[in-house]
Amino acid sequence: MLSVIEILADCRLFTAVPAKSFQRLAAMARLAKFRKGQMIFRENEDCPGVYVVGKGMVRVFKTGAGGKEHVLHIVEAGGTFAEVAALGGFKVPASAEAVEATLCALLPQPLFRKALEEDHPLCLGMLSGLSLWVKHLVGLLEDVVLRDAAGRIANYLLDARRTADGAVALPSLKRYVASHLNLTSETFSRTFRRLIDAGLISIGKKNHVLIVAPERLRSVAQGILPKV
Amino acid sequence: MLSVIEILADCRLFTAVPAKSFQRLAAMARLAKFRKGQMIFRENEDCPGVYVVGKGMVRVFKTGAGGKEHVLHIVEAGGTFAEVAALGGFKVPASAEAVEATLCALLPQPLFRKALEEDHPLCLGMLSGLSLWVKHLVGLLEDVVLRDAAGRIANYLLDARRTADGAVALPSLKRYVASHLNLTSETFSRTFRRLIDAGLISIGKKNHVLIVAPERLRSVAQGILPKV
DNA sequence: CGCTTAATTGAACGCGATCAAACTATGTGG
DNA sequence: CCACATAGTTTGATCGCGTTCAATTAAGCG
Repeated sequence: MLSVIEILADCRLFTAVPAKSFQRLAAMARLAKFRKGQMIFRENEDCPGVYVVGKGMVRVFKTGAGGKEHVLHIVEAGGTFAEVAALGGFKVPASAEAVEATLCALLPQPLFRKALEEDHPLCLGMLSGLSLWVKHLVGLLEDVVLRDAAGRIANYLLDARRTADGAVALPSLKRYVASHLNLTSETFSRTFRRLIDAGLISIGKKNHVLIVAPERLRSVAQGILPKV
Repeated sequence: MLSVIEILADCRLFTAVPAKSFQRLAAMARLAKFRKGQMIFRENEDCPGVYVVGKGMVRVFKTGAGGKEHVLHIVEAGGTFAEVAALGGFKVPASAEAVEATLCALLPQPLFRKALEEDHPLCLGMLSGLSLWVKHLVGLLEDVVLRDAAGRIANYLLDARRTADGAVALPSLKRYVASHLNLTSETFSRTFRRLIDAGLISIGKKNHVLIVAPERLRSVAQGILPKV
């Protein structure tokens, strides 16, 4: 099983944090384990601290009127969530649920804040980490607002992390991807098929997607629809 | 005319910054003046630094395929923009334009970064400032994704800063508000009228909007449509 | 005033949502 | 091992909100 040190070491948000500060973080961290489908916290609860995912997958989502959900973020190993609420000291603005069996390191809110107040390099590291997160959010907004369904899927595929063989591995459930892109699974499925039929991508084993024509896919992401 | 000190003192982002750090910021700042309609910077340019608005109004927007624009933020006196790019050290992710004659204080990027590296309280203050900005962005996302046109307008009015007499002053051009809410000005106009006809709000002089029925408006923001 | 730019109103269209049904995959117990 | 159950995906048909196109009215500003 992973230790807190291994989990934190693999976390992007802390890459800029020097060794000494890192040890302090490792010392305060405790492990948190979640079953598949388990809720980690709900919107408007007090923030327990910063969660760092070591293994598994977490979806962070907002719930709107009539129970409609929107996935803000799908967090995998190396990612963090609830950092913003922990930093700002407010209630968590969204809910989090373990999509698979998940292991996290939790940096408890009060200790973490104390560390920030005393540790300047840590503070700096968090600042650049946060600014990356803002960049990501602006990208998300851009997606929802300026792109159509095909454009969003194309952009998602181009931005996604690739496996060793250059394919994109979709999260276990496509519906979560769809929600992340603010699409219904129906529209996602249909549009996905259009991209396959147009020869821009192809589907392999186990939800692995091959990008056949990257340039054409890129033009789709910029708003040029593929013919037929 | 406003001095840099007056501008910075009135800025929310720096409220948590102690006096000593504040003076350092004031010392590095220079004034930047923009005519109505003048571009301040364009997407993907190098970040000049942190802009603090002292007077006037700036719209920060993204441009998508086909020239479609989306207003990320309307910045008035006391607000800042380009902070994120300045912190993270990357290119500005959006364009900025002075909507009216505008006076800003500019904290030049290299000096500002240096100050951050040396000044821990400043760093802390910026962290909580940034986390507020993230909160705002998540709110925007929530808006676009989970609310319909009426809900977005209602929510916007409820969240907006009030004048002394409790009214909401819309930015000079309604189209910018519309774009901010990801609506066309046509839809904005129509939906606005529906809210007036339903007796939830009323229009005063000079783009001032009175909120007549706050509770009912709040329920609209939560997705309950006003009858007829 | 007349000229320009913004806001409003009307009519028709289209993208993506919704409802519904068939199909597929993955288990589970007899 | 197969019948059945459960959950997810795909495909089809229809609907509605917001967009788009077009025309009119209102507002700024020389």
